[in-house]
Amino acid sequence: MLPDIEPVNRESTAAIIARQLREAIMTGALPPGAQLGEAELAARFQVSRGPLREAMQRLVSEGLLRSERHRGLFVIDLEPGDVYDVYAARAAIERAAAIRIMRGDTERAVTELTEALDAMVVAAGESDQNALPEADLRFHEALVEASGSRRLVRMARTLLIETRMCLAALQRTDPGTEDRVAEHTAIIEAMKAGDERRVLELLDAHMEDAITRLAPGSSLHSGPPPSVPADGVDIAG
Amino acid sequence: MLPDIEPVNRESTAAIIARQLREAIMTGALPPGAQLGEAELAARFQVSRGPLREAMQRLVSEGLLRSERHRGLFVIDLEPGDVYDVYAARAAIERAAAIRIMRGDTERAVTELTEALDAMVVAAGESDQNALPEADLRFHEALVEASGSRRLVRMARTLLIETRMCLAALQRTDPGTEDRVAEHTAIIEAMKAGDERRVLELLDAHMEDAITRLAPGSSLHSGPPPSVPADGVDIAG
DNA sequence: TACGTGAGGATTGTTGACAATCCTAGTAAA
DNA sequence: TTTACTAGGATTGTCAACAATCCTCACGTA
Repeated sequence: MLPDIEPVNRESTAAIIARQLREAIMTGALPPGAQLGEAELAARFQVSRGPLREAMQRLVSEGLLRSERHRGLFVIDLEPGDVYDVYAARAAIERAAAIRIMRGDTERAVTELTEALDAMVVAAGESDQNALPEADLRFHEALVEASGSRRLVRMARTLLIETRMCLAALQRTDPGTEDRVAEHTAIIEAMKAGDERRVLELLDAHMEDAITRLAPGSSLHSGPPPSVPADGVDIAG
Repeated sequence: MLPDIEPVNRESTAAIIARQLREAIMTGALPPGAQLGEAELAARFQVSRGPLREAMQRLVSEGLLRSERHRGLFVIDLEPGDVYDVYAARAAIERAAAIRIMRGDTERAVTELTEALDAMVVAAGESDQNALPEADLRFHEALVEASGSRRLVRMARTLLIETRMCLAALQRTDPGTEDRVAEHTAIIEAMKAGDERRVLELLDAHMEDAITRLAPGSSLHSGPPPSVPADGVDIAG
């Protein structure tokens, strides 16, 4: 009946623009280090620079943009330690989400995670090389959302964007398609069994696998990689 | 010699204002639910509404402010589940920080944490009722900072502000002064001993203690409290 | 060649004004 | 008494113009 009326409680212009900017960073349309020219972007969004600047300030506080006074706003560029940092933070957040799932509405979470897993299997069969990693991350997103924690969701959103930035910068060759599906499946199974300890073990191993695949030198278990105080290095290459 | 020149690389106006707004929320000068009138605040900061709005958008993306279109920006008000949510998220972040400390520069962390602990002992002797809880939170802040993770630090900063909001709303009677000092001491000792497992156990118990003290019904171990879908309830009482 | 200097243009930072929406009384009718 | 309606004022959303800073590049000098 009600054709979901739109202007009711419409979100702020800054929120809409911020979402699109995140999308652009995520997809690589705005690559690391890129400057966000205000005039050009404002024209593209068909707003004045005011609302655009408000939106950009949101991304600054999320750590996706870096601000240089009188110079402009830039997409952060990932330095060597950032891959480890992102994955370690994700491991913490997703662990907390898993704990809340096991101590909360586990059944509902299993349903939603199974859906995400199915989507992953479908994506594995598609020709689009990007479909599987994307479905993979959506599974992790679903995991955190199923926790029901507003704060975990907020933090995970940013971390997942940064994960996509890492993947793009490192040009993941993407081995082990089967592995990841299997690991996700095992996690869901352990949830069904109500075995919290095993869920956490599997999740930890899964995150460890992920960072090992991505940055062969790093490991969540052996600690952060030695800080390389080189100047102006990024992870591309 | 160089009297730390200031205008070099001065941070943006939005960043400065945002920090002061966080401070005001933290101290309760801007209590939960309060509206942030743009005209009044802009006059107080002696800037126009533009930079002020940019600063406020930062706090929106941090979850400290909530935006209602054409109505204004308000400090979030804490609902019953939020106390649990904040402490569960903090437990996750601080656990990750502890792990990184144990697998990184443990010695340096112990030094800094010992300083924070000493400050706590001093604060315990002061007449200011607020000194001890403040020193307590600074210890936890130091813990996360010692992890060296930019992302953990960013997330913890917001969570610690929300913790202060919870404390203020619940008017903590603040029992167990000795307990908390002892628990922090034990954590540092375990760090010195290089016993990661014990550090994590102690930290978990410490966070569990904290939430039990604050919201007797809640527990990090038994899961989130049942959601009370009442309308417009906050935790003050 | 290397380096300092100084227009000129382009970009960011800030402001005040205007448009759109919301809140509040006050009035009138059922 | 309650409800509906309507100015009027106050607040937020948006914009275009101005000020301040930065970048570029040509020019001149050692």
